[in-house]
Amino acid sequence: METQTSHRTQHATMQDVAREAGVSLSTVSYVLSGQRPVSQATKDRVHAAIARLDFRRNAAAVTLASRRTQVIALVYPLLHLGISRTATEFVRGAHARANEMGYDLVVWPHTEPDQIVELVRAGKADAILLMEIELTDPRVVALRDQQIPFAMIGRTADSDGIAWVDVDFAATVVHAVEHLSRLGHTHLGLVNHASSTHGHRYGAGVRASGAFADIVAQLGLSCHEVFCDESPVAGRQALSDLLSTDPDLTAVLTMNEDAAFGVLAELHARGLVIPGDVSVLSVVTSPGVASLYSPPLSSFDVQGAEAGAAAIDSLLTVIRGEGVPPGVLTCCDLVERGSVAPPPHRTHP
Amino acid sequence: METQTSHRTQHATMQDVAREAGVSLSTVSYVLSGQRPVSQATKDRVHAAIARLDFRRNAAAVTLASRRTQVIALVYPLLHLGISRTATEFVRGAHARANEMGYDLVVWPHTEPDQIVELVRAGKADAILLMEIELTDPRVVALRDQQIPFAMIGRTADSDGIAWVDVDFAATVVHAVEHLSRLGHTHLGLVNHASSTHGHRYGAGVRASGAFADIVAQLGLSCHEVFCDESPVAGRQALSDLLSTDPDLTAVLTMNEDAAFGVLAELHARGLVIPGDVSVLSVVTSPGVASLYSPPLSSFDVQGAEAGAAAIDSLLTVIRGEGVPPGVLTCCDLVERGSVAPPPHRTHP
DNA sequence: CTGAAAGCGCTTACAG
DNA sequence: CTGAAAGCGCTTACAG
Repeated sequence: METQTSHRTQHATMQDVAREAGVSLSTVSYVLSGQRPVSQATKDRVHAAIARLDFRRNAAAVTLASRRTQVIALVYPLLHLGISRTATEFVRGAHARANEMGYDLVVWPHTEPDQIVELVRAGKADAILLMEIELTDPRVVALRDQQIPFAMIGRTADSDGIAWVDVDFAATVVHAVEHLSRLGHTHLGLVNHASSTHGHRYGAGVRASGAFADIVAQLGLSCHEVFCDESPVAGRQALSDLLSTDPDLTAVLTMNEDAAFGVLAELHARGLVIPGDVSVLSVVTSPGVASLYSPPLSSFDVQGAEAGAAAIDSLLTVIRGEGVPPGVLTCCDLVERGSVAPPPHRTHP
Repeated sequence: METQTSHRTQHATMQDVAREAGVSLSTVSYVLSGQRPVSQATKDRVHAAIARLDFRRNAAAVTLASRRTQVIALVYPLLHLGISRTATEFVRGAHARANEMGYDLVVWPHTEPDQIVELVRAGKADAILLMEIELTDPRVVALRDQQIPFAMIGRTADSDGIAWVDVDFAATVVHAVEHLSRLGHTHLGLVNHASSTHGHRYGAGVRASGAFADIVAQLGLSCHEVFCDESPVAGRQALSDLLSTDPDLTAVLTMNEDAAFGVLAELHARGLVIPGDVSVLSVVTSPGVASLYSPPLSSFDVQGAEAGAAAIDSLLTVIRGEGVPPGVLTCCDLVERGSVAPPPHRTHP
């Protein structure tokens, strides 16, 4: 007595729902997509049938028929190094906004331009969101050549005609130096990112570097900069280098999350007290991270989630073919956590 | 003179390839899938046509027709906290093996059982790989109820009939304690994970805790354990607590990657030398992480990539309907990095 | 070794 | 406000 329909117990289709609700297949589709008006009575019957049959649309069928995947691929090339909490904030914000707008946000670890282009060409995503942008980025070239919709969190040296959201590293470094200068510090150090990532130059580090040089020259401060790998060990060495270059150092700016742990460790090891002997000010950190240090670091906090959401908004504009919105520069606000004070031997005026 | 075919420049279809190669559509499909033998001459012509037209299969169409997505969803519920390098090793290994086997490995941040079940029910993935398993895990219950193919990296208290790969935390802690004991240490501390995550109990921490209690009792050692949040600040406090509980402490076992930074910071702050005054031995860390500490920590290193690959292998067995393979316990090997030595005031026999 | 055709489960003009 | 039907781009029994 077994029939071919015996495995129908698996999944209800839209056709099953239509039958159950006594309407046509297309009506069920329109109830779900909202693409045309449906009477409330019909809607109710369809939704009841959907609930009764525990139906959900098949993603592949929707994609094939509509020619849209409703997927945004977030490419995070440094996945093998883990994801820092600050970077995660951007991802979290992008993910939330994408979901709000009816998109899935999926993370891929690809590093090669070809792999990234392939995601869209093979119909696995409608568009790409790039992170960890370098000044000259081959991924950007490939995506532009292939006319694939994409946006950047960060920006290349030439970002004309591309959608991007970036943190204003230059302005933030200027504010940070001015803040320390106002407190009376005249001998500063900057612990920056490594000067190269994957052989290209990382935009954030380069822009911070330039702004730092300008502002300290303008204020007539004695300043040194160290380009530092993303690790506590490198951070310890960086602080040692800064102190041997300038023994009168009274304040350190860190814009390297992992290295900052080492900076603090080295200060502790030398018996230097924060902020009594040396002030430490973190630049472009997420609040969660700044609180992790011991002591917690005063910081120009980045609103990563908001920036991530803004990046999705820009990307959706591009996807809709409404043109490329202007780039967005986000600012960071100083949050005091007690690691910054006037320099020790300050002569009061 | 414009025709409807003018937008054909977009993407070549399999039908286009078939025409170009002078074969049927099904032959092109079989060349690509390898599901039935095709003569070398035909293969060559098809591949040439594919190259000429720059063709790639549409993922949605393949999925719809074959009823397989060839996607494995890796659910990493703690994405909002970032991903540690050790966890990343597992992901990397799983990703590489999945690709080898013709699957995409896609990372989702879902925490709710319903969201996870939905991924498979909506046809976005064929199977689920779970990480950060708790002793009693509602996600596992939901997946089992819905008969969805899945595997765990880690394991629940009752893991009968489920595919899993886990690190042998109990054995590793035992080896670590025995190693320290052999060197002459009699007063140990263990900095464990927080005793609860999301309200449930984290398997790794609980199993390590039990093994620790057993082995120190058996060896007659004086030992204390601290359950510690995943942060350097918590780690500093943890070490303080251990030292005030037992001022004679000469060795610390850490199995909390973030807290270990704080443990080292607190030791430095107190002027205690590693390993001269206190030995520090890390348990179940990836080599990359152990080298990040200052000083680098001797560690029982986990082969995360291998474990991730093994988890994919188990999951594929389940997907193929070949039954549930037995669980796999992986061991960790001690790698000396100089942070462990005999205790300071040891009386030589 | 190869082809013709049904069908996967939806969306979306067309038509009323 | 609703329906009937074509079609999205493939896979896979059937058939030879």
